[in-house]
Amino acid sequence: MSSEPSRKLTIYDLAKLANTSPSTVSAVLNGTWQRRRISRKLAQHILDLAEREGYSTNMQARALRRDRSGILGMILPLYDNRYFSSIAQIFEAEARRRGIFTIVACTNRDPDQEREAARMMLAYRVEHLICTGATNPDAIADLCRAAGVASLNLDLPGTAAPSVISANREGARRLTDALLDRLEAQQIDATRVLFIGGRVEDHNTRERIEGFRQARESRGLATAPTDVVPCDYAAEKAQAALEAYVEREGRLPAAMFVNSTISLEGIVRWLRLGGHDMNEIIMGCFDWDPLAAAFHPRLIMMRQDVTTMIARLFEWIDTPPADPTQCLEVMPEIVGTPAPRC
Amino acid sequence: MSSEPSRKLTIYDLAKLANTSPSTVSAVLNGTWQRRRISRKLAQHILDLAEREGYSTNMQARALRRDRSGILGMILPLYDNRYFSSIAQIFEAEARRRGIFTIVACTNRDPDQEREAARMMLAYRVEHLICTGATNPDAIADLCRAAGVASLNLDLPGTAAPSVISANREGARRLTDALLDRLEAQQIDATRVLFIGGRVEDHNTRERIEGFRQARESRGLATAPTDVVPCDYAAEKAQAALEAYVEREGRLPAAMFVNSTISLEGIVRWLRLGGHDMNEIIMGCFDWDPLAAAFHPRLIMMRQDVTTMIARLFEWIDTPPADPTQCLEVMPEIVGTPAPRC
DNA sequence: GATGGGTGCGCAATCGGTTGTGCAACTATT
DNA sequence: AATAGTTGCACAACCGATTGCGCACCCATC
Repeated sequence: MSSEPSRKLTIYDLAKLANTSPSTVSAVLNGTWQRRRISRKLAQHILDLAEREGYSTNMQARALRRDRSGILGMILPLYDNRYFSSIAQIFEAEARRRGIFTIVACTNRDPDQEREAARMMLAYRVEHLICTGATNPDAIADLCRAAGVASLNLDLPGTAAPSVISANREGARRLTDALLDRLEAQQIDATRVLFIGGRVEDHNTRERIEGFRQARESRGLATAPTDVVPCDYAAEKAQAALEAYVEREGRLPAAMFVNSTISLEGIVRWLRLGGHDMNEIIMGCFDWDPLAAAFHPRLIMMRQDVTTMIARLFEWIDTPPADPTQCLEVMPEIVGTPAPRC
Repeated sequence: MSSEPSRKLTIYDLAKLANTSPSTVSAVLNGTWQRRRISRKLAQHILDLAEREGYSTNMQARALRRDRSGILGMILPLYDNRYFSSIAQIFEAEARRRGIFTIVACTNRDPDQEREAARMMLAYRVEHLICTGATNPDAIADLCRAAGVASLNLDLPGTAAPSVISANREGARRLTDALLDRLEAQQIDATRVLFIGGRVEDHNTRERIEGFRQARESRGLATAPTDVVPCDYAAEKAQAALEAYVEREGRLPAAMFVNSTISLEGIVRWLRLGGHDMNEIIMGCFDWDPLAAAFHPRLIMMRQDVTTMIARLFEWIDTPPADPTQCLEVMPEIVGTPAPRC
């Protein structure tokens, strides 16, 4: 309201305006005035003044003095799929609800960028660092420990900090079961089922492969090495891998376990380009995307329970787990599997 | 490397270790040592020491003293579509390239959340605030001006700060042209073409409607009020709106201009549920999604040129435009329109 | 009238950097 | 040998908040 202030207003300015001291203004503005026995009248006066003059606390100064920044940091591989983008959104919303500020950085699945981002966040003195889907979570946990900052892993587990992840093995087992149920309902031979996408270096992929194997085994089905193709996540890689499989086998797999929506993109493109109908093949995807669901209603998807994962995360932010290497698994939910009909 | 430091290392600690003064350490660590005529030998010694002890500059203290935080803020409606998520990613990448730190907040297309996020960012003393797709960009521009912080609009224009947006009208014209070309090639009557999705309060939607209208008019086609249904972006709204249209008209439109991928989701779902084939109807979408492209190769999409938009944005961050209300339009690109064949 | 307890507020140190200024010590010049 | 210029660094005052401590004043009590 007041005319263009050349410099930003400080508590010293307010103190002058209110004819009182900076320490009093500070106490009023940060809510400790009752404890410091400031009269309600003066407090109200200062609050009105601050409001009218458009005062805004300098968080840098506060953070410096308090030795607490009020900032939570998160590093993330990417924003561009529904899983990671909902992690970012829900994380931010929950932090906002608690009056905490968040900083999120994308690191493109690159260990160097992960380290660099972590270093920056530590320089800004984040109070916790959430390490999501990191290629090398332990390296970051070490950086954090050296800086005296608590860190937590999300999506991919580490050994140096507590982790919240999806129940990948059990989820994969259920997804595979759903695929096999479909095959059975349609009386199709369940031999040629392909697991495609992901990285073997990646804990989640390994667990999902194991779940896939177990689900098949418990129905007496063997899993050949050629049935499992962790060709990385990229759409092009998945596309090429599927092409190679079909060339070798001479025909499409009867069903496919696709390890992410990004791999799904390559698979679908290849099928389309080859003039295939989506319903020629039974598909499951370990990840969820509503657009994909709209285009292909018979696609079975595992939706990871991001809301619960973030909730658990915040519980650990509030009270660190007793065991600092604990790994908590959150069950994902299967979606898009209408009762199997012939 | 050194054993668990109970407190974080400061320049005072390093000064003691190196037997020199804090000001010297500071100069060395922030790169001004040559100007301050610190000997190369001492500088190197201090740098080695800092490296070995794992020193990290306290950015809060630096920001306080320098009165510059080194932070760029951005508010964003959502992360969960490819357009906005790529804005976040490219913005962050470009800022990182310049050694600038970024803070992004999602505000869910809610004016209150937008204001609150802007206030927080100003409290953290961001140096610029980028206001993306804001429902009320001018309110935020006002907050920023009062705080002496430069603000810029992205995606949706405002009148109180410079804006970078897509060339919505011309883009819509081209997309509509592509639809009409397809109709012509397939010798289908071009009367029943539906524009669906978006909000009339929204500048971009209004411009796109105008582009749609102009493209039709230049081919001698009239646009009836019922041909334009800005039913909001949500998938459910689009789904319901399409259903209403079909009920009224007694059949599907021959072609559709879908105003966003989120609306597309509802459209596709409704068509699928109704047992329609995607190729019964010619569709264009003003936004781009690779998964949608994979599922529906004949879908025509406008891909907004986020890279260029962000580049322009940073040019204005470097050197503010002469006219503070300037609005720059960046041409989007049409993708997925293979040469029309019968 | 001295003592005790509560009320209401200000003083000054502090957080960890940054930066204008000053001042020894040394080298070159006349 | 006196003067001038350079080199290399340290002093100390900030930036804007927070917070332990102290002090004046008022009222009640013995």
